[in-house]
Amino acid sequence: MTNNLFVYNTLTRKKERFEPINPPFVGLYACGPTVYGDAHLGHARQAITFDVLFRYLQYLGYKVRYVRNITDVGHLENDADEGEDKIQKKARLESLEPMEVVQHYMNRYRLNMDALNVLNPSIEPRASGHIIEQQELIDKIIEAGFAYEVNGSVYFDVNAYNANHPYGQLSGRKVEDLLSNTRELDGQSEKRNALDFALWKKADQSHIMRWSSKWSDGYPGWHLECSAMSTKYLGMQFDIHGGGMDLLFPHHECEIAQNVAGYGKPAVRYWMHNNMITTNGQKMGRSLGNFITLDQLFAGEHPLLEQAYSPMVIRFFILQAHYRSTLDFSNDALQASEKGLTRLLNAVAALDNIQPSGASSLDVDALAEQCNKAMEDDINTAKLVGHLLGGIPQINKLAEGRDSIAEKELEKLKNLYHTWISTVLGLEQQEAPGKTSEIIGDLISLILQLRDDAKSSRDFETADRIRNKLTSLGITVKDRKDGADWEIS
RNA sequence: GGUCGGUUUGCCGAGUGGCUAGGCGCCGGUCUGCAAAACCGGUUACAGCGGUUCGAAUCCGCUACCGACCUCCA
Repeated sequence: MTNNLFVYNTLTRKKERFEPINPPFVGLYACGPTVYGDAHLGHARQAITFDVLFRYLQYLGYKVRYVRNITDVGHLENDADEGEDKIQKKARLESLEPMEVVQHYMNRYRLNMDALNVLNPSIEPRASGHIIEQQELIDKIIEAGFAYEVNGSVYFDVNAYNANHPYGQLSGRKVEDLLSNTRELDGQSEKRNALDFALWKKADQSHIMRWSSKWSDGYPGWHLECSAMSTKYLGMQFDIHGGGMDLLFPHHECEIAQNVAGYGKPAVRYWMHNNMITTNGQKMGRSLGNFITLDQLFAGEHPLLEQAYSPMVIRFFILQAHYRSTLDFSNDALQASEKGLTRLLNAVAALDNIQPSGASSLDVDALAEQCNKAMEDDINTAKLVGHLLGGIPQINKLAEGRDSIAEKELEKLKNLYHTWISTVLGLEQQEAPGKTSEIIGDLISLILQLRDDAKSSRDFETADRIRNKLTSLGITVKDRKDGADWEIS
């Protein structure tokens, strides 16, 4: 299988031709969410970026296994309080089972993803379901001499590793620089080196999520899951690993180190990272508290929002920018996207009304070529969308009969738009159900008001015509003393 | 402080040496009882300074400003 796809590899900082290790199969892994809160716009960007990549690779003919993990271990620790009251502590412990929290936010995440028309990954593994695999990897890393145990916890030995392997390659850092800039944090005393990171942590009394191991009752370090699960489902070496840019260091850096230390070689051929969404130029993030959740966007319920934005508008907004650029959130930008998307989808709908006739003045092949080139150049959806929008005046001309197109060309044109917009970009005509029913209600009220006016002026012919037509549509009109009521049967 | 990236027309946002990106907005037009919508057309910018070049938003240097990562974060 051949392609001209070039992707930007964070590891080499260059665009490289995409050549799968084992065509026609492609292994794709992307870091999913940590499910301790609702997904926000940034999660949408990550998911949509790799959803489009997943779709596009399939469009190119590859058999893709897409693994997107759920992090449900490692971030639920509650390590505040020392001298807490016993009763209060117990209450806290009983208030929520951690897996309840996980289930709750995982369900909500999936609902959000469905709304955004993000396809389900092939496999969606959870860290808590792969404790054994993670422990096995720890064993391997210890055996190889790159980890050590202290008081029931196991740490990765960055110094030992860095002696023969470059630690910091992906994020472009040097161990010396990192060392001189690392803050001294509490609880690092067990580590031999400030850069060392936990592979296994011994759970203290208050820690609820714990598993038994040869080292201690404890829980895995959060970098470990991706190494263990990607290896399990995609093999020791696979094609693409994706995630947000903020995961570059330390998460992905540690992942590489774990793979090399435990399995002897790096797993990933191409590292791809999507950039951040910003608000007023600042990164949107949970810890910064400046994020807008997807549910808030869909409902329009947030102080920063002037209106609700449908999931498809969000999707289109994200696709109008290249995934490696920062994208600034604003109402103006989203409203512009909303109008642009409507224009695009209307044009697609208009395609079906075009009758083929005579010769073609439109060069469909040229447009197809432009679209292909845009995507081949590191998944440039912004450019692709530009080309698709650029073809709209031509489509409108045809739809209005101001131009002609041969049948064969018309089929190509329809196919082109449907393929890119629906299949690859995942943009679908979508109605907001709540809003629609609200409008229908208002609409019927208006019609009944007109009927009342007709009755008042003794124009019973019109009044009956309205009632009969409504009845035939399944809407029963019920005349009452003070106006009319209605019911959908 | 270290490392990396960015600064594009009113707003958003593509673009790596010569060729109109695109969307929104705005202006004009078609249509229309009026308006709106829709459609058509117009709207030529690249932080500053210097350099390379026949030619630079695009390459190089300096300056200014912004951001990301360096700690959990898509």
